[in-house]
Amino acid sequence: MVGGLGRADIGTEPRLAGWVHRRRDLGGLLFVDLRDRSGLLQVSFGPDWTEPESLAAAHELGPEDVIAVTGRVERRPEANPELSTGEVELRAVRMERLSAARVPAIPVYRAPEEELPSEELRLRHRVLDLRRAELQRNLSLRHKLILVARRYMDEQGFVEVETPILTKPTPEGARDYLVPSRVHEGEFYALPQSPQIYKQILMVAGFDRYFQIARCFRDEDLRADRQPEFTQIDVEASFVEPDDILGWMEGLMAALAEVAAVDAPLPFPRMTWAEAMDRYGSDRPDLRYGLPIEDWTGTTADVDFRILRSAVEGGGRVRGIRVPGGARLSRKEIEAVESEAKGAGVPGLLWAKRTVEGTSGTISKFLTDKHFDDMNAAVGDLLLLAAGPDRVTSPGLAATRAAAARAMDLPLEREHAWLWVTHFPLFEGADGALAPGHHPFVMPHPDDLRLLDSDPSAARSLAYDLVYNGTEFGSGSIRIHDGALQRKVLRTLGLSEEEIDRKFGFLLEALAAGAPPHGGIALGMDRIVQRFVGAGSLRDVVAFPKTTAARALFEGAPGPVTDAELSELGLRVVGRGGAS
RNA sequence: GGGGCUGUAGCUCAGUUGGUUAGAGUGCCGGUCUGUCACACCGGAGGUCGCGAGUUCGAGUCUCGUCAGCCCCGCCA
Repeated sequence: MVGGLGRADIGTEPRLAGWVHRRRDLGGLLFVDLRDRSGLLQVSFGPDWTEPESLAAAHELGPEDVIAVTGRVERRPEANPELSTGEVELRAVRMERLSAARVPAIPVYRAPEEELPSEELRLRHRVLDLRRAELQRNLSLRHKLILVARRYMDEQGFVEVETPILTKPTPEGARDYLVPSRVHEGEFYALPQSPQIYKQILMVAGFDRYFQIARCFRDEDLRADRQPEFTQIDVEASFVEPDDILGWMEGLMAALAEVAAVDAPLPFPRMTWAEAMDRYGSDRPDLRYGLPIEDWTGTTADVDFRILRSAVEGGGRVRGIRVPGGARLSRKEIEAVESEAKGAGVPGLLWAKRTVEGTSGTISKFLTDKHFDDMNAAVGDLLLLAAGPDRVTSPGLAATRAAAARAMDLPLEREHAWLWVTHFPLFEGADGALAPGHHPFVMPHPDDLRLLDSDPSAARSLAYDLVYNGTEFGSGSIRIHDGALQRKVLRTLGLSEEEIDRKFGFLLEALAAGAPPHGGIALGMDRIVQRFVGAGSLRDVVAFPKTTAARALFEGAPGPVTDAELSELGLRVVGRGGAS
């Protein structure tokens, strides 16, 4: 490897191989930056030390040719401080071109300040893009993180068990990727959205501490932080309470964070879902900065402003954010914040500035000094208010909070903000059309079991999320291990007994075999790597990612198949496209 | 499924109100050059302006459609 060479190697005569990164041909002398996974090394060619044939061949080299060089490591007349190997160079005696490269479609070398090629070309020519140091670093760190995760889980007594990739289609949740069965014409396997049910069955089978670096598949539309196939650190354990899982995961994250040089002070703070929604408007608040949401319903009870009054009469609240020093924001900047809030669903944002010249803003003339005082607004502060039901104002204020922090260019209180969010609601949606909060196997909170009959949408669960800087790293729960309770939850979700047996019979069958209390979590490996390396997209931490249209541009997947292949599967294409 | 942005030389980009032969940097090819490190200098080649219609005397530029990439909403138990 070339990247480790330094002063200590002066005088040695290694044979080094790699790619031609860049050439500087001075006519008599010729310099080649030799690249391999470890870095760059300058190789110098000259008539005084290079054999004539090799010297001639060196003048013919092009970028990305693969060469092997024998020579002597020497100190350079003048060191290049920008290179880790910059104090030395390899004086080539003999050079052999192992492989010629056609002129690269996109450059591997990039000048400082030069833009990256378009994402489309980077994906199409992935073999070249992957040669860049940034992607090599990302994938190397990913490897190290997975290695550390395996070692940590093993040390904690967990056993890695592989679960099937060809599984049973799941009725709920994301769209399945389906795989036709040749043997059973007209029937299909599904790729797993997660190993959820398998790992629960492993608990019943007595593998009381399971983990897996598991590939998962979901046929849904993509985002910058979403790929159709992704990797989870999947964990499940028996005879545990939430604290056990949270404790293991804190240890795991500390071990991973150390590899990535990220701070992860233990234990992580915790917050209930209700508090997160109330104070930050989000179930994954970014706690790198403050700007919490305040409840000003009482403070503004005597404010005669129609928007506030009608919101409160309708059962809503008046909530808002005090932005210290925010009075320096211009009307235009405040309107930009408001437009973010509107984008998140609130009809509008009210605002008021308190300055030495007095007050201003859409609601200022309705507010007295006492109102400002009661809301702790000092001179120079800005108040941003939203009124209405929490389900509308929470997302709006979460967007407001983020936009205000950005507009103020707020210094971060901490660079790495870890958080557990606990006590998620068991169900989402209104009564009658309930959906699982996480999935249908989550254990209701013991205090709320009676609510399953009376007011299921108010029931909390033993579910928890791990949040880092506003990104959900993983989510888990204690599961239901009692068949009767599991049936009851499924019924509450609107499934008939017949559907329950058909869709979840194999799980209920397993639970009936003597099931231990159990619970676990799944962490999004790709997102963890993405955040740790600061990549803008998941595509930069996956070797061969898909585009937003779920295409693989390099290898060209998906692709058509022949009529013969289809016919063997008992399939016929009826939509556009069709067989080739 | 919906909204937005982008698409011009191998790559990154500029291109005026619709008007002569579509430019720059870099890369590539040829030449000069013995200490460069974004080498320097001289010369050259290189274009289906994503694709298809339309408006117009005339379209890279305007309109419609379509394809691709990216971002967002829906979706992601």
